[in-house]
Order: sequence, then structure tokens, then C-alpha cells
Amino acid sequence: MRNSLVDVVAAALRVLGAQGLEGCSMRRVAAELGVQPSALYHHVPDKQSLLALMADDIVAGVGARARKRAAESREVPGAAGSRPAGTGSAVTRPMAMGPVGSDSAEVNRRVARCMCEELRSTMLATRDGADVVATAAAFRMGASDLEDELAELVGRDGARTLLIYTFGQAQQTQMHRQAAAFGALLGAPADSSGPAARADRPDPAGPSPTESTDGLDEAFARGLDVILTGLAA
Amino acid sequence: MRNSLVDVVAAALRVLGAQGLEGCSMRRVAAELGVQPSALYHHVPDKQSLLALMADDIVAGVGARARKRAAESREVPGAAGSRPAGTGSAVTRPMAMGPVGSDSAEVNRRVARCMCEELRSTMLATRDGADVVATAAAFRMGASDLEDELAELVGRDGARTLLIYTFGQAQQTQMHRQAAAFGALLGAPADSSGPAARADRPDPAGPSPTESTDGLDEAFARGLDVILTGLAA
DNA sequence: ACCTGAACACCGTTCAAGT
DNA sequence: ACCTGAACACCGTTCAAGT
Repeated sequence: MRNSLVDVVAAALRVLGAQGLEGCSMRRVAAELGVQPSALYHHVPDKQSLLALMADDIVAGVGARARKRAAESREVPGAAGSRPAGTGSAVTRPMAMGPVGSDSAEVNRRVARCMCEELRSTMLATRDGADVVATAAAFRMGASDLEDELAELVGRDGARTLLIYTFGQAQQTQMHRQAAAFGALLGAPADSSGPAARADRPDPAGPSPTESTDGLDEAFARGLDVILTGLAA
Repeated sequence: MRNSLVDVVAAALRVLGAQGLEGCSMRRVAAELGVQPSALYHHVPDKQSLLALMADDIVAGVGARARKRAAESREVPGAAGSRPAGTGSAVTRPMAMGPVGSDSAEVNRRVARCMCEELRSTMLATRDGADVVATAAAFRMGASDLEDELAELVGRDGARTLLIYTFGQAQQTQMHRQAAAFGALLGAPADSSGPAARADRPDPAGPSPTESTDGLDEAFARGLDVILTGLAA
């Protein structure tokens, strides 16, 4: 056997990283594999299915990483047990041991926050990742593992609201940064938050388009706060 | 002169309604106008620009309708002045005259709620409208009239959060309903909220895919509530 | 100003046929 | 099981040329 499904998905992810979603055609994925385009249809029924598999791959491990991060941040304040990130329901009722006055619902919201942050930064880490994941996720909204995990923490409505916001904000961030990167290639200022003061800024090897002075990370944090505050009421 | 830009946009919207976003190609729009594809490039630089113009057309009037609706709903409780929907800043500081205990911030949040509801139902009213508008809007996030109006009511962060949620939830609703409609054509149940009880439901001329038993409208209302509650804190 | 005709460089998908 | 070769029915966009 020459290629398996995982080879196809891996090749597709390589093309995505190199050419972006627009350049991620079936023909290019086939070329990456050194194979005729028609060969792909032995592994996958159509392009949409391939994109869904790519999305699954991109998003894999978000839950586990978020749980770990949440557990670590809980060690800092005052709790005792280190507790290696359990396999699932261990997190359903995490011990209420944060600062004084925190109940289990508040802890759950903190974990939910970690999951959204981890999801967003994971999507942002691969080129056009937010688009790929959001489209595939929207297709089976109400049937994803991540939504179920979030639902146990903040309820169904909370989970849906958080996910919709996280996907949308990530898509926006990625689109904005790719536009900025494109503009930077042309030597254009691309920012212009005000119609004044734009003279000689040499742009001395400024931050990469993946990690930003655009304030979108902070804006995401504030939006998350709004939603989590609303859920606490 | 044979066709103007508005003719092109109108034709494109007709094709969108008839064939959906997928079928809305430059070639089909040209055919709708009885013209060669290349002729379109005299009115529009590329397809993306045409889609942006279509989005503007779809979303036009949302602000005015929302203001009118908000004014009407304010008459019911106890306020006096009918005040025909002003042209702009008249709504910036609406009189605080709702039920007892309401301040101007609460009234502003109510108006913001109307705007999001109006925006959503407007997008849902045209085939694939949510996709068209959301994509175009994401492109100039931070530069749309609607965002500015919302920002005056609930602040910049509130406006962005509300818009991202409204776009995303509308896209999801529209995708879900189109899938349901497609499934219905095949005679499939398409719902299956649980793995039990699915015997003989004759589906007696059920609601159109535009107006729904799927609970997505109510889910939107609840998500909006969460965000607005968070903004009130 | 508005349009035609023809072309360029692509798409996703299908299908008989090979090994 | 995995792949080739060839085709089908499309795309968005460009460009000289017409009126």
C-alpha cells in the first residue's frame, strides 16, 4: 500500500501551512503526495470531508492541554493536590480551592476560560486554522467533544455562546493579521488607527503577524470576560 | 448605457436567492444580466468586491428598523413621546423612561438587543445571507456603521462581542436549516435529538426551514441575554 | 462607457482501467 | 487496496477589440 488516510490528512495540512486555505486544492494535495488527484477519492469522499479531518487534527489535544493548564494555575494560589490531568469526568467537579469565596461554579468558569483560550491559540497557530476549524465545527454544532466538555462546566447555552464567540473572534484575528502581513509586504502602513501621525516608522523587524500589537488578544480576553460574567449572574 | 453597478448587484442578489452562495458565480451573474462574464469587470474589480456590495445591500436599513422597533416597544410600558426614529445621534442618549429602576445604560442595552435581533433576522431572510454578510463584515471589523452605532450604546468591546456572536449564531442557524431542508428532501428525519423515539412522525407540512422548531431562535435570545448581562455588570 | 470573444490557468469529481 | 489517465463541467480573471 502506498498511502493511507493519515498520509492524506498530513499532506493536506502541509499544503495548508504552505499555501493557505485558498491554495489547498485537491490537486495540490495530490501533488504533495506524488499522486494523481483522483487517487485522493479512495481515501476521502470529497473535499469537505478532508477539511473536517484536518480540523479534527488541528483541534486535537486542546481539551487535554486546557485541563493541564487549568490544573497548574490552580496550584499557584493555595490548593494542595497536584492531580495529573485526569481522563475526563475528573474535571467535571474540580475541587473548590481557589481564593476565598470561590465556589465550584466559579472554578468551572475558570476552566472554561482556559479551554477557550487554548482553542483560540491552537487555531491561530496554523495558517487559516480558524476558518478550517470553525467551518467544520459549525457543521456539527451540538455534537463536538469540546462543546460537551464546556457544557459540563457552564451549561449548554454557555458552551455554545463561548464557542461561537471564540471561533468568530479567532477568524477575525487571523484575517486581520493576514491582511496586515500582506500590507506589510507592500510597504504600506496597514494600521492607521487614527488619521494622523504616520511619518517615518522604519518598522524595525516588528512582531510577526502571528503575535501582534493589534490588541486582538486583549480584546478576546475582554469579550470572554463579558460572557463569563454574564454566565455567573 | 446598458447596465450600471446597481443592476449588477441586483442581479447578483437574484442569483444568490435562486442558487445560493455556491451557485453565485460571476458567470451566472453575467448570464442573469444577459452579458458576457468579462463585462462584469467594468463595474466591479473582482468577485469579493461584488460580495461586499451585496452584503451592504442586505444589511441596509437594519439600523433604522431596529431604532424604530426599539422606539415602539418603549411606548408600551409607560413613556410618552413617540419620537420618530431620528437620523443618528438622536438615539445616542435615549431618554431613560422604561420601568422603574431603569437607567440610561439599561435602555441602551435594550436598543442594542433590538439591533442584534434585527440584524440576525435580516441576514436569515436571504439565502446564505449570514455567510455573505459575516465574511464581508469581518473584513472591515472596526469600520462598519453598525458597529459604531452599537459601540455608542454598549461600548467598543460590547459591540464587537455582540456582533461576533450575532454573525456566528446566524451562520450556524442558516447552515443548520439548510441541512435540515436538504435532509427533508430525502425523507430523512434529520433531527434525532436523542437515540430513541423515532417512529411514525408524519411531519404534517411542518414549518418552513426559515422559521423553525429547532430552537435556534430561542438559543440566540439566551446567548444575547448572557452577553448583555455580562455588559451590565 | 459598456460590452464581446477568446483565451489562460485553474477547479472538484467521475470512471474505466490497471496492479 | 491503491492508483493512473483521461475526461466532464465548471471556475475567476485578463485583454485586445469593437460601438
